[in-house]
Amino acid sequence: MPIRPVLQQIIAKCLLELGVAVVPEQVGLERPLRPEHGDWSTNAALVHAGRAGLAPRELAGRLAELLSVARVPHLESLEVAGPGFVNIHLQTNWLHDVLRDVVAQGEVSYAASDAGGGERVQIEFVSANPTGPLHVGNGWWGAYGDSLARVMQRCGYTVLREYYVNDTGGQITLLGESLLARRRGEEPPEGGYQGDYLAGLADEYAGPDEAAAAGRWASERILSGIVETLASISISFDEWYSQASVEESGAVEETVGILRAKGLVEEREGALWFRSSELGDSRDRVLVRSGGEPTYLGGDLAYHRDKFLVRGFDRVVDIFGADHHGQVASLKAGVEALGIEPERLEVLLGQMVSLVEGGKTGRMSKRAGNFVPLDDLVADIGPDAVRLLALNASLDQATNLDLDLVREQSMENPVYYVQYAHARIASMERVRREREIARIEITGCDLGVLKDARELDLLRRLEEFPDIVAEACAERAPHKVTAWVRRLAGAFHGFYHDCPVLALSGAGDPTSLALMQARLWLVEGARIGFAIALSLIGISAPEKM
RNA sequence: GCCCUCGUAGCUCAAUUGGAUAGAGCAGAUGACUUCUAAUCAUCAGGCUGCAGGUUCGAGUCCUGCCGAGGGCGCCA
Repeated sequence: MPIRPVLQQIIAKCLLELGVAVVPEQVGLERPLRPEHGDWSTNAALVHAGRAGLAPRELAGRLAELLSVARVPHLESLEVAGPGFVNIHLQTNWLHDVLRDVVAQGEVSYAASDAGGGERVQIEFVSANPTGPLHVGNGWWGAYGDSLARVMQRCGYTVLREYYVNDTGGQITLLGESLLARRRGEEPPEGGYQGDYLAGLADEYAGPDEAAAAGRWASERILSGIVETLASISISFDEWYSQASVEESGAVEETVGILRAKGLVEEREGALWFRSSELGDSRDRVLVRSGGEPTYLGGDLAYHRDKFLVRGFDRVVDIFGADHHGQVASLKAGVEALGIEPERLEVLLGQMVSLVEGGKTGRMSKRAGNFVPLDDLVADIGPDAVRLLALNASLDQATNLDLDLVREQSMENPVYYVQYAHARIASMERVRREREIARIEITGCDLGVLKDARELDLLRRLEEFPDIVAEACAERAPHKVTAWVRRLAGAFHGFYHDCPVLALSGAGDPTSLALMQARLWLVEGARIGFAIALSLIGISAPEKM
């Protein structure tokens, strides 16, 4: 049983006695950064001083008095500090309970929750046009989306990962024209695709000399390459949804019909317009061109109608690059117009990833062919390093990736720091078996002997993990798991260095044996933490390095 | 011009969504392997959180205005 909700409940009850009504979940309770501020600290007195009609420090004093007789588990001491914090110091055995909890729940259940309550969520990400190989930016947001899916699954959501395949429209025709030009040994048309990847495809293409067919053929080939690239960094999709299929199904007409019935569509200069400016968009948008072809927005609205109203997702998360932020307002307006509560659609924007090479920063363009393929980066530094790098920063952070530096530092990459910790644990386990050292049941193990600062630090990291995962989920911020696992690795390496387990001196005497057993379980607890976190961020957990 | 996002150590990024003295890694300096993996550990150095106001017990975080960077403003996607 985690201690946080227990403390929150007790504090809420004490506040009630002081004339302040709060729900336990809203009691401010945090783990202070500085150890002298205690194991836990509440700012409740600061927040509620006004309502209680008392000065913050006075309210804090009364709160502390009540808490001292409120049967706080493992309570060591209380103090009022600073402007009115109540700091709670616990006896170290509260952390030993944590270890029992970690081991009891194990890899399957520790740091899992049912916060999502089975809500059906669709996460759409990558969705890069199949007109060329994925570039590094696609990999960045791809890793983010994939890890978000894993985190949300662990928090009780039913998640479906989807890639929207833009397999129709002018760009596919343009791709076909570029391919045919290549085959004839000519320059691609104005604004066409220049990348080298087209050369190989042009040699292979044996179909008719018709742009649409050639484009469709090429985009299928390119898409299967994209599937492989994604698989190389452990990203897979449950669904590849074709834009062409949306348009061919008549869904666009149906969607337009709904909007028309609401009086939000009108004809202007031969095209059909969506009066989105009435719903917060900066201007109106065309849904169907004068030539009868739907615009991207027309297809996209039909697609989102399909997500919510046909397939019935409770919630949809779209992860776009920041260069698509211009379409967010129209999409939101459209979704609202279709009668879907706008909060059910979350659009996350990934800031741009710019690459620096040879001291020069460059913008990637698929058409100009000067982008850096994700495949190249994976080949250079390996899939685990790519994922960790991508999941190191928040989506909001525009990243500057210096390729020279990344290659140079690939052996210094933090991924090895984390994986090495896991490998060390695996190695200890091998030695333990070799020496035929049995691990006794944890129920019969005296964990009270874990008193070293290193041991307690490791326990603290494990204790906070469930909250980290819950936060990463609620804030759609899987990079928090990365930050945590790096901290766990730091705590583990420190422990490993200072606290021998199988190499304890004085082997044989009862004190050492008891300590070894307790440390074996601590190591097992750490292993569980690494295994869960590494799988959430999609990085392998090596047994040997 | 209008709109969106961002600005934190030399570099790449964090920071418990408003908490107490802003933290890691890399790069730099110095030290530690006869033990379970040194891909590790320890110590030092590094900051007016772009600038100026405001809100309050308290601001890197919220509000306003500048400055700077990126992105968007198509019957492209």
